Amino acid sequence: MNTPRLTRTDWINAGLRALVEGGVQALRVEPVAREIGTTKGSFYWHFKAPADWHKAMLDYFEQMGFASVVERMADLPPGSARLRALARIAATEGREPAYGGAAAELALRDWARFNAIAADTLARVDARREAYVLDQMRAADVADPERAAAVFYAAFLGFQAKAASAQSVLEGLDFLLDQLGLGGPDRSESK
Amino acid sequence: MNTPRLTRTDWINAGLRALVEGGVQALRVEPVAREIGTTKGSFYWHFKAPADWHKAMLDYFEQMGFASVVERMADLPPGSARLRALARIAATEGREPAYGGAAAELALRDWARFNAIAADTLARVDARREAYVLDQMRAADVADPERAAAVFYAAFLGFQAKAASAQSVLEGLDFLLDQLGLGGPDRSESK
DNA sequence: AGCTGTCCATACGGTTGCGTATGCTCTGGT
DNA sequence: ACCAGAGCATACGCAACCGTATGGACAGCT
Repeated sequence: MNTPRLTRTDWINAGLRALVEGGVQALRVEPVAREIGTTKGSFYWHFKAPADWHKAMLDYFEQMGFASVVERMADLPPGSARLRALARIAATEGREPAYGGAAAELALRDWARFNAIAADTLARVDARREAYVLDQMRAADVADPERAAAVFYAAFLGFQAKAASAQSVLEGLDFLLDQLGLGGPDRSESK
Repeated sequence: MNTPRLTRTDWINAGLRALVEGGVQALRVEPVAREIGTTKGSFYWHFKAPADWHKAMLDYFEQMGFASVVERMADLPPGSARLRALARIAATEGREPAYGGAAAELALRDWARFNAIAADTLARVDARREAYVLDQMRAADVADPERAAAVFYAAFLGFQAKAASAQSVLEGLDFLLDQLGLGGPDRSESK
């Protein structure tokens, strides 16, 4: 249970945890070092400077923030089935997926307000996600798929921003999909 | 044009500006003092501690964040007219209203993640706004007004979170209102 | 003109974080 | 058993901010 020697990945995970639990202001070398039971001597071995560390964290987030969700829906047919599944994932992902979930996203989104690299990363993630949603809207044959996708994704972000309960997120997004005229292939499961 | 002597209000405004421009980490006494051309000697005269200052800022935000918007729609009939007006305000409010607008809201929302008082303040503002939207949804006779209000407000927050353009916010929210079956009394104006 | 209280500048000690430099301590290879 | 180097602890100088303490400046009253 003890890990005397650390890796870059350990520092990346610890950084994301710090970001979630304390915000941008907690992303400091020495406090995080204390947290993981080491000193900054280790940090400056693995990273040239804090900026390197930040970049590595953002790269990790960029992978997790898109691919990991999309992969889980590969076996569902495009269209309304995937949109309903997205609604359920959005509702339940609040806590602790690999990269930190909704809490991490909020932290990242705040970080992006004053860090150009973080902003670019988030913009790419947002764009890819919205494009994916748009594909599903088109596959589901909704009218005006662009705006439908924009509103769906905005609603997702909004529920995330106010830390709504899983229940209300699911109800809200499902209601929105209903209003868009989508069939509810998974409603039976959502008891 | 010089204001040798300052008031609490000067400090509150400067604090909100710092929050918008630099985030929570910029909410420091000495840097803000420098910004407004004074020293912390002034600060500790007007406030017992930074926490006092923060509380005062939050109180100010709480007033601006709700009343100031609602007042502007007093002369519109309840229902769809007000919802359409809200969409326009949401789209254009991005920059510099009295209390800082969307940028200030994002800053506040992040602050609230680690500050219980800020969290309570924001929760109250969200609740009041959503209740107001709900009233309009009921007046507009939409089916399932609760969920409609939740989705509308979530979409508003989401567009705000990703700093969408005024154009896309307006289109998105108007589209949502269309889908809810609302008439568009103001569409003629939105060229 | 003098007094008083409001408002602020300045100085001080303490804490926390940064970045670098230096050397110790294990581990794996032979 | 030994050595080399990867990985880390520690120490140092520097800078920023906090909170307090103290005294000066200026306005309004008398």
